[in-house]
Amino acid sequence: MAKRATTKDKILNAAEALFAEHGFEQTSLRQITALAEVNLASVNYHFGSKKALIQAVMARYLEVFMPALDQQLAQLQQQSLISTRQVFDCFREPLKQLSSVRKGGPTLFLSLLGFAYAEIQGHLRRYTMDHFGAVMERLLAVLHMANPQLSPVDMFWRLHFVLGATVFTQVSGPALREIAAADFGETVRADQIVDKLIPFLAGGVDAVSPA
Amino acid sequence: MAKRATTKDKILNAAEALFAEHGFEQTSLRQITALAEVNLASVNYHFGSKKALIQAVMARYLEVFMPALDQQLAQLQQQSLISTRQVFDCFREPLKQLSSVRKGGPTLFLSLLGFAYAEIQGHLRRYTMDHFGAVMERLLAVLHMANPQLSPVDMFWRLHFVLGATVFTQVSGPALREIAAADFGETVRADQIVDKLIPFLAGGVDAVSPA
DNA sequence: CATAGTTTAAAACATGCGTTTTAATTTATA
DNA sequence: TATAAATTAAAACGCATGTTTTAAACTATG
Repeated sequence: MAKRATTKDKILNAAEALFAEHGFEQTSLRQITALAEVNLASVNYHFGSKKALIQAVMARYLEVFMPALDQQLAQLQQQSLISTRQVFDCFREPLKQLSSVRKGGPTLFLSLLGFAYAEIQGHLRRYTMDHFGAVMERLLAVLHMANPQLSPVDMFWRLHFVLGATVFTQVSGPALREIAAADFGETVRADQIVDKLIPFLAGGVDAVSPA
Repeated sequence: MAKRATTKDKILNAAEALFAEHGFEQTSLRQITALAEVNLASVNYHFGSKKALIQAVMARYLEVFMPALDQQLAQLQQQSLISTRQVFDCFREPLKQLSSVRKGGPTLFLSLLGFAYAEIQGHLRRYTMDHFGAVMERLLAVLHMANPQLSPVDMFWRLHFVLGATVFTQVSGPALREIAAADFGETVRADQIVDKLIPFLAGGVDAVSPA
């Protein structure tokens, strides 16, 4: 049956590729429509605005990722003893499953998420909270189970340190991988960065608070 | 003697305030000259370009901060046993000294640095490396002394995780402090975030590597 | 087949940006 | 004080952006 790619899908795919590489603000509608080989005005016809297009691009991934993450967290939540490391490991499987959305999906999604958070777009933050606020709450709950000694406000800050390190690594991932390859002769696949990141994050969250 | 503020200084001060609040790209020359109450063209007359203005704003802080940091690192370098925590504590005093540049200097500088790194501006990266590359090398050397078990490439990645967490915290600092105050009723001064950040960073860098 | 509805196409619009140009004005120098 | 230089002022330039408009082309339906 495979019908030809619709204009709407061509736009989504081109936008996703460019957004993941250069960020949302840095990508113009003209770049997107040129890559998609469609007319400029069709973006506003199909999506209404650039903001709505950004949300549509993110939604394709979030709708797969968030329920999967929620399930992992819920499963972990049933245990009585939880480590921070286990919490972060909950992200591994949902991330891998994004390969079913698209080849290279996990990396693309993390890049998009990085830019989304980096260019603090109010409308995306709102969208995420409206649709997946429950998942975020469960994440905080599980993290608190893993670190009952941390006060809620300290956990709040550390969770944002975690977000910062993660987001930033993804946004500057390609550049950093180039430098690493040049300086250390060690090629690092995009998905391997997560393996290096998770121990760092867990160590940071578990660190003893200062007097 | 105190002569009136020159146009050049009025531009620098206005630019600094706006850059620290909204970032470099998000701040237009028209906003700057409006706040400074000077003519738009005077920016290009005194500085040549927006890029050069950005560098001039950063230079006022870097010229104070970098030598002070270098001195702290050099002092630590003489010890035989060095902890990661000690390395990050080296940033405290140089940061405090920026209060002499301006009231709120430490916070302003960290915000500027955050945006500078976030909006990966090649010209700023080049400027920093050209002028203060030796300091960065010393930092890496001291960090390696504190963590000889970490391979250079692993240290490279962890250092960038550190940068990511730091930068991001500063860029979204005001927003996060608002949320923290609203959700936990705990007001956090901008400079206190560093106190929460440093243990996290040290814990992350010291974390044991995965098999 | 004819026609109503959907989609694509091309062009223009309105806005904001960094920068440049030209002229007026202030400041310093001899 | 007369003159040259430095600075400020006002306007326009050239370009890129997201969005809107108007007309043409396609597609499905009766």
